[in-house]
Amino acid sequence: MPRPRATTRTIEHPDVAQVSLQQVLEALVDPVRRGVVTQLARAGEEMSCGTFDAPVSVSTLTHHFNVLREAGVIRQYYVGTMKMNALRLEEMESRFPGLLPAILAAAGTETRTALR
Amino acid sequence: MPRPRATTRTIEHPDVAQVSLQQVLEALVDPVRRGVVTQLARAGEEMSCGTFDAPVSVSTLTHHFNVLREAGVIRQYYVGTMKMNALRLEEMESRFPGLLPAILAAAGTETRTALR
DNA sequence: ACTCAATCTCGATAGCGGTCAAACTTCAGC
DNA sequence: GCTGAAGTTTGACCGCTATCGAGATTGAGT
Repeated sequence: MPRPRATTRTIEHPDVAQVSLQQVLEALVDPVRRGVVTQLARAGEEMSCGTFDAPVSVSTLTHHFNVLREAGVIRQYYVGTMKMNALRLEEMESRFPGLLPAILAAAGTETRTALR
Repeated sequence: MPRPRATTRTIEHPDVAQVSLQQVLEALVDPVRRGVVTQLARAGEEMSCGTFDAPVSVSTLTHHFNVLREAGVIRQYYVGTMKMNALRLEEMESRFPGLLPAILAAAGTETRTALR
């Protein structure tokens, strides 16, 4: 019985054309989620869920990742038991030009956000 | 008879250097407040509190104006019994470059926000 | 098969924030 | 001084969301 093992579980991602500004702003207004996005941007590469520095429990982090994904901000896929996270930078840029860069730049000059 | 002076009551305004990204995002995440900012930007001039189109009561609007002012997004001053509102565009631009333009641009292409 | 690591699901809680109506203040004009 | 117009304040309500712990799931390695 050939199981579709080649691809593990698939995760639903919205088309960025369908996400609203409201959704994106709601996603980015939470400091923990903004911390996630900032760390992703700084790393310049994908990160698994467990490698983020955040002052909340893992179950809460799961929730935050869901919100970010449903807002089209990040893309997620499984690699074994790990879940990788990637910024959807270009797509967000085409949908909301300048928005993410502006927030990332501002977050960079912010007084230390409450991470940890 | 001296002309209508704005010095009747003084209103506190924060230095934009002291407002946090968190504050600004919290201010702009509310659709009603974003509607206020959008209308101000489109008008290209100052507007009194009573001239905004918003789906909430006046007391609620007062609250929203307070939030926007404390976030450094708008400047307010009295002219008689009217309270005028002006966008602090340049100041916000120097503090959070590109942020307001990005949000205003995105709001412009949004499906009709619930105004009314 | 067993076990551990990584993540998710569920249920419950707590606090914040948007909302309103009603009463109050402040000013302009008569 | 009145009166009306423009905002504000107060107090209460309510819904939403971030939060957690406990238990379930899924996959890798042995």
